[in-house]
Amino acid sequence: MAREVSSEEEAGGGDELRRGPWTVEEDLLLVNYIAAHGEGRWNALARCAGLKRTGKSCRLRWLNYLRPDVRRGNMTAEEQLLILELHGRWGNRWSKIAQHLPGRTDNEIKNYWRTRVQKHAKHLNCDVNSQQFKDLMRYLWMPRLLERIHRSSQSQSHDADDADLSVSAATSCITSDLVVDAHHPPLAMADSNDSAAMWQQHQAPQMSVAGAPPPTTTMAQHVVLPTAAASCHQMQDQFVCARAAETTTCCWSESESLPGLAGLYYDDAAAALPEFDVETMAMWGPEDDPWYTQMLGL
DNA sequence: AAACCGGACAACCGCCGAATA
DNA sequence: CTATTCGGCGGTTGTCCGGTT
Repeated sequence: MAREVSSEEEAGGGDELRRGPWTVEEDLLLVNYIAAHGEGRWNALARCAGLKRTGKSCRLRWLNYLRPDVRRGNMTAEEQLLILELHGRWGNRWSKIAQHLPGRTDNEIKNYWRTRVQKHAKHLNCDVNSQQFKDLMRYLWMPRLLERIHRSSQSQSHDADDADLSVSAATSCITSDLVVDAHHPPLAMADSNDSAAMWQQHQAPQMSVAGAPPPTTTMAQHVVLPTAAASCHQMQDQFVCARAAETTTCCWSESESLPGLAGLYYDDAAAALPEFDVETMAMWGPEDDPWYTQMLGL
Protein backbone atom coordinates (compact mmCIF):
# COMPACT_ATOMS: atom_id res chain seq x y z
CA MET A 1 0.00 0.00 0.00
CA ALA A 2 1.53 3.24 -1.04
CA ARG A 3 1.39 6.17 1.27
CA GLU A 4 2.51 9.76 1.32
CA VAL A 5 6.05 10.47 2.41
CA SER A 6 6.06 12.34 5.67
CA SER A 7 8.16 15.45 6.07
CA GLU A 8 10.27 13.70 8.68
CA GLU A 9 11.05 10.88 6.31
CA GLU A 10 12.05 13.25 3.55
CA ALA A 11 14.19 15.36 5.85
CA GLY A 12 15.92 12.45 7.48
CA GLY A 13 16.40 10.39 4.35
CA GLY A 14 19.92 11.32 3.31
CA ASP A 15 21.79 8.43 1.70
CA GLU A 16 20.19 5.95 4.04
CA LEU A 17 18.36 3.10 2.44
CA ARG A 18 14.64 3.47 2.80
CA ARG A 19 12.55 0.73 4.37
CA GLY A 20 8.94 0.08 4.98
CA PRO A 21 5.96 0.66 2.71
CA TRP A 22 6.60 1.93 -0.77
CA THR A 23 5.38 5.35 -1.79
CA VAL A 24 3.58 6.25 -4.99
CA GLU A 25 6.67 8.14 -6.14
CA GLU A 26 8.88 5.12 -5.60
CA ASP A 27 6.47 2.88 -7.44
CA LEU A 28 6.46 5.28 -10.37
CA LEU A 29 10.23 5.45 -10.44
CA LEU A 30 10.50 1.69 -10.46
CA VAL A 31 7.78 1.11 -13.04
CA ASN A 32 9.10 3.78 -15.37
CA TYR A 33 12.65 2.55 -15.13
CA ILE A 34 11.68 -1.04 -15.83
CA ALA A 35 9.48 0.07 -18.72
CA ALA A 36 12.47 1.83 -20.24
CA HIS A 37 15.28 -0.55 -19.39
CA GLY A 38 13.73 -3.85 -18.44
CA GLU A 39 14.10 -5.79 -15.23
CA GLY A 40 17.09 -7.62 -13.78
CA ARG A 41 20.37 -6.58 -12.18
CA TRP A 42 18.36 -5.25 -9.31
CA ASN A 43 21.08 -3.56 -7.30
CA ALA A 44 22.22 -1.53 -10.28
CA LEU A 45 18.62 -0.90 -11.22
CA ALA A 46 17.87 0.51 -7.79
CA ARG A 47 20.82 2.91 -8.03
CA CYS A 48 20.19 3.99 -11.59
CA ALA A 49 16.50 4.54 -10.99
CA GLY A 50 17.32 6.81 -8.09
CA LEU A 51 15.64 4.57 -5.57
CA LYS A 52 17.01 4.49 -2.05
CA ARG A 53 16.08 0.85 -1.76
CA THR A 54 17.99 -2.39 -1.93
CA GLY A 55 17.89 -4.34 -5.14
CA LYS A 56 16.08 -7.07 -3.28
CA SER A 57 13.40 -4.71 -2.16
CA CYS A 58 12.92 -3.43 -5.71
CA ARG A 59 12.72 -6.93 -7.08
CA LEU A 60 10.15 -7.96 -4.49
CA ARG A 61 8.06 -4.86 -5.04
CA TRP A 62 8.04 -5.45 -8.78
CA LEU A 63 7.31 -9.16 -8.65
CA ASN A 64 4.70 -9.10 -5.92
CA TYR A 65 2.90 -5.89 -6.62
CA LEU A 66 3.81 -3.77 -9.63
CA ARG A 67 4.15 -6.36 -12.36
CA PRO A 68 1.26 -5.84 -14.79
CA ASP A 69 0.20 -9.47 -14.84
CA VAL A 70 -0.20 -9.78 -11.09
CA ARG A 71 -3.68 -10.99 -10.27
CA ARG A 72 -5.30 -9.43 -7.27
CA GLY A 73 -8.41 -10.16 -5.29
CA ASN A 74 -9.88 -13.25 -3.73
CA MET A 75 -8.72 -16.69 -4.70
CA THR A 76 -11.19 -18.48 -6.93
CA ALA A 77 -12.43 -21.92 -5.96
CA GLU A 78 -10.25 -23.35 -8.71
CA GLU A 79 -7.21 -21.60 -7.33
CA GLN A 80 -7.99 -22.70 -3.78
CA LEU A 81 -8.38 -26.25 -4.96
CA LEU A 82 -5.07 -26.12 -6.78
CA ILE A 83 -3.28 -24.71 -3.79
CA LEU A 84 -4.59 -27.46 -1.55
CA GLU A 85 -3.75 -30.04 -4.14
CA LEU A 86 -0.26 -28.79 -4.92
CA HIS A 87 0.61 -28.13 -1.32
CA GLY A 88 -0.36 -31.70 -0.57
CA ARG A 89 2.15 -32.76 -3.18
CA TRP A 90 5.00 -30.36 -2.63
CA GLY A 91 4.58 -28.86 0.81
CA ASN A 92 5.75 -25.31 1.35
CA ARG A 93 7.27 -24.97 -2.10
CA TRP A 94 5.50 -21.69 -2.64
CA SER A 95 7.32 -20.58 -5.73
CA LYS A 96 6.76 -23.94 -7.35
CA ILE A 97 3.08 -23.80 -6.50
CA ALA A 98 2.90 -20.23 -7.77
CA GLN A 99 4.21 -21.33 -11.14
CA HIS A 100 0.93 -23.19 -11.57
CA LEU A 101 -1.24 -20.24 -10.68
CA PRO A 102 -0.53 -17.60 -13.30
CA GLY A 103 -0.62 -14.11 -11.88
CA ARG A 104 -0.42 -15.26 -8.29
CA THR A 105 2.81 -14.74 -6.42
CA ASP A 106 4.47 -17.11 -4.04
CA ASN A 107 4.02 -14.50 -1.34
CA GLU A 108 0.29 -14.33 -1.93
CA ILE A 109 -0.11 -18.09 -1.87
CA LYS A 110 1.99 -18.32 1.26
CA ASN A 111 -0.14 -15.68 2.92
CA TYR A 112 -3.29 -17.46 1.84
CA TRP A 113 -2.06 -20.69 3.32
CA ARG A 114 -1.06 -19.11 6.57
CA THR A 115 -4.11 -16.94 7.08
CA ARG A 116 -6.81 -19.30 5.82
CA VAL A 117 -5.68 -22.87 5.93
CA GLN A 118 -3.47 -22.77 8.99
CA LYS A 119 -6.09 -20.77 10.80
CA HIS A 120 -8.60 -23.56 10.35
CA ALA A 121 -6.10 -26.16 11.42
CA LYS A 122 -5.59 -24.14 14.55
CA HIS A 123 -9.33 -23.91 15.16
CA LEU A 124 -9.58 -27.65 14.73
CA ASN A 125 -6.75 -27.97 17.18
CA CYS A 126 -4.74 -30.18 14.89
CA ASP A 127 -1.41 -29.83 13.20
CA VAL A 128 -1.58 -28.54 9.65
CA ASN A 129 0.88 -31.24 8.62
CA SER A 130 -0.96 -34.04 10.36
CA GLN A 131 -2.52 -36.82 8.35
CA GLN A 132 -5.79 -36.01 10.05
CA PHE A 133 -5.81 -32.49 8.68
CA LYS A 134 -4.70 -33.65 5.26
CA ASP A 135 -7.56 -36.10 5.19
CA LEU A 136 -9.95 -33.39 6.19
CA MET A 137 -8.77 -31.28 3.30
CA ARG A 138 -8.88 -34.13 0.87
CA TYR A 139 -12.22 -35.59 1.79
CA LEU A 140 -14.17 -32.56 2.84
CA TRP A 141 -12.79 -29.30 1.59
CA MET A 142 -11.48 -30.39 -1.76
CA PRO A 143 -14.69 -32.21 -2.73
CA ARG A 144 -16.57 -29.17 -1.55
CA LEU A 145 -14.52 -26.94 -3.80
CA LEU A 146 -15.06 -29.34 -6.65
CA GLU A 147 -18.74 -29.18 -6.03
CA ARG A 148 -18.70 -25.41 -6.15
CA ILE A 149 -16.65 -25.35 -9.32
CA HIS A 150 -18.95 -27.86 -10.89
CA ARG A 151 -22.04 -25.99 -9.83
CA SER A 152 -20.80 -22.66 -11.09
CA SER A 153 -19.70 -24.12 -14.40
CA GLN A 154 -23.08 -25.81 -14.77
CA SER A 155 -24.94 -22.61 -14.20
CA GLN A 156 -22.70 -20.79 -16.59
CA SER A 157 -22.89 -23.50 -19.19
CA HIS A 158 -26.37 -22.23 -19.97
CA ASP A 159 -24.57 -19.30 -21.47
CA ALA A 160 -23.19 -21.48 -24.17
CA ASP A 161 -20.90 -18.88 -25.66
CA ASP A 162 -19.24 -18.13 -22.38
CA ALA A 163 -19.02 -21.64 -21.04
CA ASP A 164 -15.27 -21.98 -21.22
CA LEU A 165 -14.73 -18.54 -19.82
CA SER A 166 -16.36 -19.60 -16.60
CA VAL A 167 -13.13 -21.16 -15.58
CA SER A 168 -10.50 -18.78 -14.39
CA ALA A 169 -7.57 -18.19 -16.63
CA ALA A 170 -5.35 -19.28 -13.82
CA THR A 171 -6.34 -22.89 -13.60
CA SER A 172 -7.38 -23.43 -17.15
CA CYS A 173 -3.81 -22.74 -18.18
CA ILE A 174 -2.52 -25.35 -15.84
CA THR A 175 -4.97 -28.13 -16.29
CA SER A 176 -5.28 -27.78 -20.00
CA ASP A 177 -2.37 -30.16 -20.14
CA LEU A 178 -4.03 -32.75 -17.96
CA VAL A 179 -4.73 -35.85 -19.92
CA VAL A 180 -7.13 -38.03 -18.05
CA ASP A 181 -7.38 -41.70 -18.64
CA ALA A 182 -9.48 -44.18 -16.78
CA HIS A 183 -6.52 -46.35 -15.90
CA HIS A 184 -3.41 -44.39 -16.72
CA PRO A 185 -1.66 -41.41 -15.27
CA PRO A 186 -1.81 -38.07 -17.00
CA LEU A 187 0.44 -38.00 -20.00
CA ALA A 188 1.35 -34.38 -20.15
CA MET A 189 2.32 -32.44 -17.13
CA ALA A 190 5.24 -30.40 -15.97
CA ASP A 191 7.37 -33.31 -14.89
CA SER A 192 6.71 -36.98 -14.96
CA ASN A 193 7.26 -37.72 -11.30
CA ASP A 194 4.89 -35.03 -10.25
CA SER A 195 2.27 -36.02 -12.75
CA ALA A 196 2.29 -39.61 -11.68
CA ALA A 197 2.04 -38.66 -8.06
CA MET A 198 -0.71 -36.17 -8.70
CA TRP A 199 -2.60 -38.71 -10.71
CA GLN A 200 -2.50 -41.10 -7.80
CA GLN A 201 -4.01 -38.47 -5.64
CA HIS A 202 -6.70 -37.54 -8.13
CA GLN A 203 -7.51 -41.10 -8.95
CA ALA A 204 -10.90 -42.17 -7.74
CA PRO A 205 -11.26 -45.02 -5.34
CA GLN A 206 -11.28 -48.35 -7.10
CA MET A 207 -14.80 -49.64 -6.95
CA SER A 208 -15.84 -53.21 -6.67
CA VAL A 209 -19.59 -53.31 -6.69
CA ALA A 210 -20.91 -56.54 -5.28
CA GLY A 211 -21.90 -58.91 -8.06
CA ALA A 212 -20.48 -56.75 -10.79
CA PRO A 213 -17.52 -57.84 -12.88
CA PRO A 214 -14.26 -56.07 -12.17
CA PRO A 215 -13.59 -53.12 -14.41
CA THR A 216 -11.72 -53.90 -17.56
CA THR A 217 -8.12 -52.88 -17.50
CA THR A 218 -7.82 -52.49 -21.21
CA MET A 219 -9.82 -49.35 -21.35
CA ALA A 220 -7.55 -46.75 -22.81
CA GLN A 221 -9.78 -44.01 -23.99
CA HIS A 222 -7.74 -40.94 -23.39
CA VAL A 223 -9.85 -37.95 -22.74
CA VAL A 224 -8.17 -34.63 -23.09
CA LEU A 225 -9.90 -32.22 -20.82
CA PRO A 226 -9.45 -28.68 -21.99
CA THR A 227 -10.30 -26.84 -18.81
CA ALA A 228 -10.08 -27.07 -15.10
CA ALA A 229 -13.82 -27.40 -14.95
CA ALA A 230 -13.72 -30.44 -17.16
CA SER A 231 -11.15 -32.19 -15.05
CA CYS A 232 -13.07 -31.25 -11.97
CA HIS A 233 -16.22 -32.70 -13.49
CA GLN A 234 -14.39 -35.93 -13.97
CA MET A 235 -13.13 -35.93 -10.42
CA GLN A 236 -16.52 -34.97 -9.12
CA ASP A 237 -18.15 -37.77 -11.04
CA GLN A 238 -15.66 -40.18 -9.61
CA PHE A 239 -16.50 -39.05 -6.13
CA VAL A 240 -20.17 -39.53 -6.80
CA CYS A 241 -19.60 -42.94 -8.32
CA ALA A 242 -17.56 -43.91 -5.32
CA ARG A 243 -20.32 -42.89 -3.05
CA ALA A 244 -22.95 -44.68 -5.06
CA ALA A 245 -21.09 -47.93 -4.87
CA GLU A 246 -22.36 -50.05 -2.03
CA THR A 247 -18.96 -51.42 -1.27
CA THR A 248 -15.69 -49.74 -1.94
CA THR A 249 -12.13 -50.88 -1.98
CA CYS A 250 -10.12 -47.85 -1.21
CA CYS A 251 -6.83 -46.95 -2.80
CA TRP A 252 -6.43 -43.38 -1.63
CA SER A 253 -4.93 -42.49 1.66
CA GLU A 254 -3.58 -45.20 3.82
CA SER A 255 -4.12 -43.02 6.82
CA GLU A 256 -3.32 -44.74 10.05
CA SER A 257 -5.19 -42.23 12.11
CA LEU A 258 -8.32 -42.57 10.01
CA PRO A 259 -8.00 -45.98 8.44
CA GLY A 260 -11.57 -46.19 7.26
CA LEU A 261 -11.67 -42.77 5.68
CA ALA A 262 -10.04 -43.32 2.35
CA GLY A 263 -12.42 -43.16 -0.55
CA LEU A 264 -15.37 -41.88 1.38
CA TYR A 265 -17.63 -39.08 0.33
CA TYR A 266 -18.83 -36.09 2.34
CA ASP A 267 -21.28 -37.65 4.73
CA ASP A 268 -19.17 -40.72 5.22
CA ALA A 269 -16.14 -38.59 5.86
CA ALA A 270 -18.03 -36.44 8.30
CA ALA A 271 -19.16 -39.51 10.15
CA ALA A 272 -15.57 -40.66 10.23
CA LEU A 273 -14.45 -37.35 11.68
CA PRO A 274 -16.67 -37.07 14.73
CA GLU A 275 -13.95 -35.31 16.63
CA PHE A 276 -14.35 -32.20 14.55
CA ASP A 277 -16.79 -29.53 15.42
CA VAL A 278 -19.27 -28.79 12.65
CA GLU A 279 -18.85 -25.06 12.88
CA THR A 280 -15.11 -25.09 12.69
CA MET A 281 -15.18 -27.24 9.61
CA ALA A 282 -16.80 -24.43 7.63
CA MET A 283 -13.77 -23.27 5.76
CA TRP A 284 -15.09 -21.38 2.82
CA GLY A 285 -17.40 -18.86 4.36
CA PRO A 286 -21.02 -18.40 5.29
CA GLU A 287 -22.31 -19.65 1.96
CA ASP A 288 -21.09 -23.08 2.94
CA ASP A 289 -23.07 -23.31 6.13
CA PRO A 290 -26.17 -24.82 4.54
CA TRP A 291 -23.97 -27.35 2.85
CA TYR A 292 -22.37 -28.44 6.09
CA THR A 293 -25.74 -28.68 7.72
CA GLN A 294 -27.01 -30.88 4.93
CA MET A 295 -23.81 -32.87 4.85
CA LEU A 296 -24.10 -33.83 8.45
CA GLY A 297 -27.82 -34.39 8.30
CA LEU A 298 -28.58 -31.73 10.84
C1' DA B 1 -15.49 7.79 20.90
C1' DA B 2 -11.62 5.26 22.09
C1' DA B 3 -9.17 1.14 22.94
C1' DC B 4 -8.43 -3.32 21.67
C1' DC B 5 -8.12 -7.30 18.71
C1' DG B 6 -7.51 -10.13 14.83
C1' DG B 7 -7.28 -10.82 9.80
C1' DA B 8 -5.02 -9.80 5.58
C1' DC B 9 -1.20 -8.76 3.16
C1' DA B 10 3.07 -6.16 2.22
C1' DA B 11 7.77 -6.10 3.29
C1' DC B 12 11.96 -7.69 5.36
C1' DC B 13 15.45 -11.16 6.85
C1' DG B 14 18.56 -14.91 6.55
C1' DC B 15 20.12 -18.54 4.03
C1' DC B 16 21.65 -20.85 -0.05
C1' DG B 17 23.14 -21.82 -4.73
C1' DA B 18 24.54 -19.91 -9.13
C1' DA B 19 27.01 -16.64 -11.62
C1' DT B 20 30.77 -13.65 -12.15
C1' DA B 21 35.11 -11.20 -11.34
C1' DC C 1 40.24 -21.86 -7.43
C1' DT C 2 38.45 -18.39 -4.41
C1' DA C 3 35.90 -14.45 -3.06
C1' DT C 4 32.17 -11.67 -3.96
C1' DT C 5 27.79 -10.47 -5.78
C1' DC C 6 23.30 -11.47 -7.11
C1' DG C 7 18.88 -13.57 -7.28
C1' DG C 8 15.54 -16.74 -5.43
C1' DC C 9 13.25 -18.94 -1.72
C1' DG C 10 10.82 -19.75 2.63
C1' DG C 11 10.05 -17.96 7.19
C1' DT C 12 8.90 -14.15 9.90
C1' DT C 13 7.61 -9.56 11.13
C1' DG C 14 5.34 -5.13 10.47
C1' DT C 15 1.53 -2.36 9.11
C1' DC C 16 -3.00 -1.27 7.99
C1' DC C 17 -7.76 -1.62 8.59
C1' DG C 18 -12.26 -3.12 9.90
C1' DG C 19 -14.94 -5.08 13.53
C1' DT C 20 -15.92 -5.51 18.38
C1' DT C 21 -16.14 -4.20 23.12
